[in-house]
Amino acid sequence: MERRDVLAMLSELASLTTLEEESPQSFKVRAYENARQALEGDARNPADLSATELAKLKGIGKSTASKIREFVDTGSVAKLDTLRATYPPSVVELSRIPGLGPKTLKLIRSELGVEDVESLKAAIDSEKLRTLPGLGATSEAKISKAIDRLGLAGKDRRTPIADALPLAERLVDDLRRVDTVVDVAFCGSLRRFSETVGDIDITVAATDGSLVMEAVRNHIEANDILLSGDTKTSFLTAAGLQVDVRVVAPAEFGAATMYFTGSKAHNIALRQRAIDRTSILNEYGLFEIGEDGETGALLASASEAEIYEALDMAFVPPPMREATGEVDAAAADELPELVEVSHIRGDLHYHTDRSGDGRSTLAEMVAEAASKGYEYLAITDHGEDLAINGSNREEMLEHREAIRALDVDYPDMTLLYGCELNIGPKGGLDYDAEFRALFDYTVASVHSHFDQSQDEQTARLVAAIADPTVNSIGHLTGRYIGRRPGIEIDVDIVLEALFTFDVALEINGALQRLDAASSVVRRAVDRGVKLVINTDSHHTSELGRMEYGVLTAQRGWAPRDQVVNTWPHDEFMEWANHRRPQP
DNA sequence: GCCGTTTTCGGCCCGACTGTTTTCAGTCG
Repeated sequence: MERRDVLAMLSELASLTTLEEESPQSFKVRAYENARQALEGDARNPADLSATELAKLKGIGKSTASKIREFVDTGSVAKLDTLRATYPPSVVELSRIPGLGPKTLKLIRSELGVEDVESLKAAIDSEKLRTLPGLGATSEAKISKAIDRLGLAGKDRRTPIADALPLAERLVDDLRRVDTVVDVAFCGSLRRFSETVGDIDITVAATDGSLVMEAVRNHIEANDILLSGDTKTSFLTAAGLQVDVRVVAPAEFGAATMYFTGSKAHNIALRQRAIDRTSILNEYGLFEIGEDGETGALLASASEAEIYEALDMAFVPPPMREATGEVDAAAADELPELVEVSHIRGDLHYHTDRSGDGRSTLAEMVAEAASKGYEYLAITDHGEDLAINGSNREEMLEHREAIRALDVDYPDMTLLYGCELNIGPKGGLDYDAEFRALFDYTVASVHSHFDQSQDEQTARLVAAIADPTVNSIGHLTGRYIGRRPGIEIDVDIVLEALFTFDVALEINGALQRLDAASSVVRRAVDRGVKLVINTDSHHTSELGRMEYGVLTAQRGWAPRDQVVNTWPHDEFMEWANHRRPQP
């Protein structure tokens, strides 16, 4: 039993209970969501915990603890089975239709006998929906339209960050140019750097909101306007991605971005903290509460920093705002000193056109790195086992001479002759041990054989980690977010091996990868595994990915001193060399 | 369903937009 199985069980329990209770605000639903969050914020595998230990976690009580044990011990939960019988998959699918909430769903089931999308379509065609209380012809048409684009824009549809981020940045740039606009920021799960997002949330500070709303409605990307009022417009892009734009007064921008960045659970925790201090927090600011319960004087609103300060807590960086312990830590001023882009002193997974998939020359790539002010740089072109992209021994040795020659031109930056080793199906590596010992630094990665069993994949990685010529493991699972799942591994065993052999775990900044994932990073941080944040650049335009790697690291609570490429040159070199056999 | 130096019972975050309403319910974030 894996932790993700337990988390998935709790998610399903929450969503089916939403239907049962006819409200996503139901306290039971909240309780299941909180329980899930409590487990996410705990490094241990929930399957290894007793009911008593589970109930000790904040947010998990006796009832949910016993359900988790029941699930771990028997593979099912009676309560969940009962809910599944009442809400079969066809009904759950109905609940995914935007605009069709639990109350309406119950109504159409009991009054019209609608049990699936087909029978709902039939009820719409025969104009039966409009006969129900609270529904009319307009609602009927809206739901009909929502069904038509269900595959494109269901409620649980997720978009990979690699698709959403460029679009969000474009929208922000365009809105910045609208008259009376003072500031614009994308918020939501995208700002928290979640690897997939359900929508794009954009907050605009402007003195005239109507101009902004008009600009949004007329934007080239606004394919289908879902709603548009004085302060809020939502639309779908042609690809079916929902974009929500909110406009606020400039003085409220901090409160608004904070509110729309979330997460929902983080916001709830902050609001609770506000209430505990006789104040109220909403998207317009933090306000005093008077004796009479009326909203009183404004305490903070213009910037997020001043609101956190007014709540008497440390500023929480957006990637950490997931209610997995950061609120309590910030209140106690015990947040870790997170790694930041400015701390990075080198890139250690870096290609040139020596690799078949590299597109810039060695000289171009090195010059670009030098412009970042890096102190060291590992050139890690592919080893020979990656048939199309790799280099044989002769080519590698020539490459080494070129790197050594170029190194002379960069007195402030050390160029390392490196390699991206390919981890074979059984954990084998390129060349032989003697030849590999010639490299100054290596990153070993999986590029093929994605369909082996979890045990085989785990063993394969452990074998590579144990090799003394390996400094780091690149893009841990080989996933492409939303497109290819990556290999299945036993994370705990791999982390244990990384720790034991003192090999660094890469956080790959390519948006399609973000691998190791932030959830794995958090566990690695807890286990004391060293981290390295890389761009895996194949072209001079890709060095900016470092920011994405850093945000992923922050999401995993990675402290600066645990990331080896924040270390000063000498300290880093000592670590890089300490287990390498000297040729 | 969870929680507690005011509580083992009575609370539990807050607001925008829409449609079908004459003051509010449902949905969503």
